[in-house]
Amino acid sequence: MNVRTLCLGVLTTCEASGYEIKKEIEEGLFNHFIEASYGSIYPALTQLLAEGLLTVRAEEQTGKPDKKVYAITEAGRRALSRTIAVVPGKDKYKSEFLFQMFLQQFVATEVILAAIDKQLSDLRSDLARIADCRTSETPTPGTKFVADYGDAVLTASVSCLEQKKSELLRQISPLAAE
Amino acid sequence: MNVRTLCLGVLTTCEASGYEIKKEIEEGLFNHFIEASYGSIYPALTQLLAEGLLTVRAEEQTGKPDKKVYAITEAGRRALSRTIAVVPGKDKYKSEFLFQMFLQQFVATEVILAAIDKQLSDLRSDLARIADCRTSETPTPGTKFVADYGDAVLTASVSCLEQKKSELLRQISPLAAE
DNA sequence: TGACTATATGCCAAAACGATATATGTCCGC
DNA sequence: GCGGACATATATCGTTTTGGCATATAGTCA
Repeated sequence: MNVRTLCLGVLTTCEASGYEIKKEIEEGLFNHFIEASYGSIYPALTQLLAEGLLTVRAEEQTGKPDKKVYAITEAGRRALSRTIAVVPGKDKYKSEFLFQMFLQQFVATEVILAAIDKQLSDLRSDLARIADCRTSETPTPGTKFVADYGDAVLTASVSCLEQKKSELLRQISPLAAE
Repeated sequence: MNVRTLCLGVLTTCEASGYEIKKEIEEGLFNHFIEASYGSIYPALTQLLAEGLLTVRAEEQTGKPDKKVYAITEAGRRALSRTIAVVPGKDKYKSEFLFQMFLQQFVATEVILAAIDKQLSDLRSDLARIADCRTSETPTPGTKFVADYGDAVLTASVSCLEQKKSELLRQISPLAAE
């Protein structure tokens, strides 16, 4: 899926500037399964605007630069519908963490433990964000689906890691497992 | 993590050509958390070779083009150790499937069900691959860790999706849930 | 005051993707 | 027995995406 489709999708929930789209991706439910940088969002918006799938409205702001607020058009909604009507491609998961764990024989145990702790805190902050979104975002079937799926996956990851961690601690210091 | 590090990591397990590295990523345990294309693997190998982190050996083959078999050097092993000794960055997960589920109000129910079935079959084939690797690959602490983690995550995804699917089926046809 | 964060857009080099080209052998079905 | 699909093997190339930097203003915190 390209960034163009992503922008259209975000703009179905509300009007937004490029900056706000990025924020939405970082802080909203999207965070769990979407990533995009400014370097791809702004060009995508310009392109979509030229194709008539979006409209802009300049919003004056005291102090800050003018905000360009984008809104999806009817044509945009139709284009989005066409795009998401096809059965999607396979999920992509990239994990430096698992790569490191795979090669753990080449790394000191303290580094392994630090990496596990970092992973655990990442997973827990994702879980917390999802919990937040459940209360703050408009509940639609879509948001519930995504939140439930995220919860299931992240919760399983956390309990697996906790178990792995305690195994490791038992190995290096059999009497003082955390 | 860049493709250079990835190649070094794969080459710690065995010597391989660019083609075989790609196969290893597609069919081995790496598949679950790593992706890379030929367009990035071949340039990375050339670069690593020039830096003395790898050696090549041309292997003649009848009919097929000669195979360039790469092997990691001591310098390569040291470089890899340095790279993976730092606590890794956050996991990246991109899912067109969840994007579609998020926007399910704009899509026909049959498409949703087809997408769920496709996702389920993807997840199940990943689980099967992990089970395969458990029996075929050399068991190291790293492979066990990665296989267990993958199992946990994928199993949770499958059961969440199965539940979601039966909910959906009950909604559209209350008496004939699959 | 100096460092940092937030808002807001945009550019650019480097990385990576994904498709295609090329060449050959094998295996399967019709 | 012949065509088509697939596996082996390497490499290129246009396009997309990333991630860092530049720019500008204003508020916060030490």
